Amino acid sequence: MVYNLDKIFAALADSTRREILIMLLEDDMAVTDVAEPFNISLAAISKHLQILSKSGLIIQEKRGRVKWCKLQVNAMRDASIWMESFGQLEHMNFDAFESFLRKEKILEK
Amino acid sequence: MVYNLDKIFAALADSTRREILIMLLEDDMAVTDVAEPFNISLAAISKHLQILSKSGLIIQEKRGRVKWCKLQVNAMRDASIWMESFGQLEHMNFDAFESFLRKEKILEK
DNA sequence: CTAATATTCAACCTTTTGGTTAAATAATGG
DNA sequence: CCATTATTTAACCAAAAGGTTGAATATTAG
Repeated sequence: MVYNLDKIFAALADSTRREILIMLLEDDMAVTDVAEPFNISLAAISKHLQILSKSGLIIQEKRGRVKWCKLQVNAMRDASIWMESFGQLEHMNFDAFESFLRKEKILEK
Repeated sequence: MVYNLDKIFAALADSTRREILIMLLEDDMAVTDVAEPFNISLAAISKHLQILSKSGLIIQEKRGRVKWCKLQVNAMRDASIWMESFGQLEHMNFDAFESFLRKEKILEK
C-alpha cells in the first residue's frame, strides 16, 4: 500500500476540491462541467483538478477534446486507513462502500 | 457541529504533524519533549503545534513554564464524519474510540 | 536576585497555494 | 480550412507554509 498522505490530506484541505469530489460521486464529469457551479476561472479549476489527480483522489482521461474526471476510491481509503490505525478506530467498511459505488455506477462491473 | 475541515485536513497534510499526533496518543507531552525525536528547530515544532491547535486536533495548556500538548478527539471525528458522509462509508465507532482513549488514560475520568 | 529552562516571537528565506488574465494547444463540426 | 469548443500553459500576484537563527519572555531553582 503506497501512502501518499501528505498529498491526499492536502487535496482534501480545500472546500472547492471537496465539493468537486462530492460532485464526482454522482458521475464522471468534464472539466468545463466541473467548473460550472463555481465562480472562479476555468484555469483555477484546472489546477484544482491537477492537485486532485496528483493526490490520486481522481483520475483524468482524455477522450476527444474532453477530459473526463473520475473519482478514485483508493486514495480516500488510504487516508481513512491512516485515521483508523491512528487511534484504534473501528474499521470503516470499505467493501460496503465499494459495492455502494458499484450500485451507483461510479465503479464499473 | 462546527466543521473546520480546511484546517483539520491541512493540519493532517504534514507527516511531522501526523507523527506528533501519534506520539500524543500515548500521553500528553511538553513542547520540548515533542520536539526531541525530530531534527528541526524547536521554533519549527512550536509552529506545527500552533497549526494543530488552531485545527482543534490538540489543545495546549500551560502549567508553570511547561506547555502541555493534549490530543483532542473531536476534530479528527469531524474529518472522519466528512469522509463518511462523503461516500456512505460505514460509521466509525467513536464511542469505542473514546473509551479506548480513557482506558489508555489519554482522556480523564 | 540570578541562572537556567521552556517556549514563543521576529525577521528572514524559499516554495507552494489559489487566484487572475491572456495566449496556446487540441479536437471537432461543418 | 475555419470557427468553435475544451482545456492547459504562461506570467503574474498575494498570502501561507515550513524552515532557519537570534532575541525575547516566563517561570522556576537555588
